[in-house]
Amino acid sequence: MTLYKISAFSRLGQVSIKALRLYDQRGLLKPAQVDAATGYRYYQIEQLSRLHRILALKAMGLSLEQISQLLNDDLSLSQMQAMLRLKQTELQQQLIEAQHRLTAVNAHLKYLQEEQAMPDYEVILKPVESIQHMASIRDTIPAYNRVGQLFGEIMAYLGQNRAEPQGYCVAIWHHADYQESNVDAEALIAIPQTLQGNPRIQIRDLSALDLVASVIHRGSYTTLNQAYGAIVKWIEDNDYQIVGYNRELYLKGGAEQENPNYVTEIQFPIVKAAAQ
Amino acid sequence: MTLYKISAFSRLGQVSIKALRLYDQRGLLKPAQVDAATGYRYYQIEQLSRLHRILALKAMGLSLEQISQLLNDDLSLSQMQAMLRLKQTELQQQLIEAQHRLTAVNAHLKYLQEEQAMPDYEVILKPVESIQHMASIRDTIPAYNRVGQLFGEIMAYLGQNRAEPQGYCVAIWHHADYQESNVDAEALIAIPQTLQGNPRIQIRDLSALDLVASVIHRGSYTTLNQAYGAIVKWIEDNDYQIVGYNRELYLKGGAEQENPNYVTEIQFPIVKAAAQ
DNA sequence: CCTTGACTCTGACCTAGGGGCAGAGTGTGT
DNA sequence: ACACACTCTGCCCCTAGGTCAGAGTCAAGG
Repeated sequence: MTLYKISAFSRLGQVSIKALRLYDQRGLLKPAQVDAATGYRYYQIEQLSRLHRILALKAMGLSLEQISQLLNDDLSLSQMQAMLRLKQTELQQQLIEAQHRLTAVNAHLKYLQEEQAMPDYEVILKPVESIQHMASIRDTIPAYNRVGQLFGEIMAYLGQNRAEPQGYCVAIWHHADYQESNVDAEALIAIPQTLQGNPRIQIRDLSALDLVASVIHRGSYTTLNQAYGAIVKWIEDNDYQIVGYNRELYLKGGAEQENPNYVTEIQFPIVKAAAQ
Repeated sequence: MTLYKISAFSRLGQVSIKALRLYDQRGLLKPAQVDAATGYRYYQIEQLSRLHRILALKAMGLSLEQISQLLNDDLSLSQMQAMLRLKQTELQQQLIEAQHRLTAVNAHLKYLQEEQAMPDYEVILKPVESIQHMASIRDTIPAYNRVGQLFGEIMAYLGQNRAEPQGYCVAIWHHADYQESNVDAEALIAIPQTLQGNPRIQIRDLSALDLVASVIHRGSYTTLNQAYGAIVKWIEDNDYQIVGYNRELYLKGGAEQENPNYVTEIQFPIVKAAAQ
């Protein structure tokens, strides 16, 4: 009955000494014998098969905790299957995430290559929550920049009813592409629960979106088209598809005429385009 | 100039408060203002764009450390490209690893499904190092189990020269498939540097292998075929290809006739099969 | 028997990106 | 004045070990 000291066993099993000590501590692989006086660990060659089992499970991405359960509490077949199926979906998720990251890096590299400059806009993905109880006017207006008048109407109505706007203003453009004129626009402002609408001003909720691409634009609205260009290019380069109408959130408005430092967020609802 | 407290800003940016505090500490995103007396952090809406930049870079998998360099030391274009290319290859590596893990899980699930039992053998992948200075006899023998005679010859030679074997015995089968007879077998034992060979016994080094699939078999050699079946099936199920002759390592031999508890490792040199 | 060099032990601290909690202090509305 | 929501710092926790430091041990040679 040959016994191996930890470094010999670690060479046999291609595992670091530290890992063996950890597996001992976690109860995954106890040495065949431990010298009570010195604490030296002694392993038998037969324990290689258990070590192999541990390494095989680890190669599938299971945690030491899970491996410990599998080896010690010897789970039933169905429990084992359940654990593996869980790990399966987890790994699939990881795969998808890694691919997304990779496309994002590739798109960024492509941008740097083409433009020879740092990007002015960073696109991020996020879900957005619904916003309850917003006052809304939807109308066809002659140009995008006339949406201010709709907001003016809502603000006037709020003033009449001595109500304060709750949070920022949102605009929705109800068509997919750029319109020279006759823009189907909707202006929304969150209001207190108590306020009622009228025929012109509807009270409605803004729906949540599972996934939007978002950019932040700083400065005058006249340069907003640059932000639009950037986000649309990003969406294409990263293989997403637009699935709805885009929103503008006026995070910081104001009345400064010269050198305005407005902050505007543009959101496009999207989904990942199906893989080829 | 509206200032936002940390929770308001965290809602705006869809980031946890804890993360904002961390970004402050790491110098990624300092609040516009910090109350010297209370330590309260106050953010401006304009800082959302910097936060967006951070989140976009994080979505590509960059570390906070790297993001900090990018944002603060504003690296040159080529440095940025270098960093991204590094991340690109890293992500590709991660993708491959996740795919391997997934195939392993799928193969395991398939096994459980088909056999309705826990696997008797766990296959692991590893590189093996070369072994220097081994005494070798290669010969054609009538059957696999006659390789013991070759080892006997080597051991006799060692005994004549008063040399101790260094480590375990290895056998190599020099053909790809199962042979009923006329087995081209090689037996090797590591020996001291000083010992010379003779016409029958060659001294040679056992080459290293980049990647082998390995199983540990415990018990009599008569059941070794089960281990072979398991490892070959695993290699197929996991889309690997055998690229050379397999080795048997007799980790624990012995002379017990009844109930032998030998430990044998089987190694197949393999490569990942090309993706479809 | 003693020394020497190679091993081994425990324990503490480190990694990335926060999560969770304790205890103390603050801001705001009624 | 009180209540309640919010914020601060600081500490410990997570994976799967890596990397010391300091102390103890094994085996071989003189």
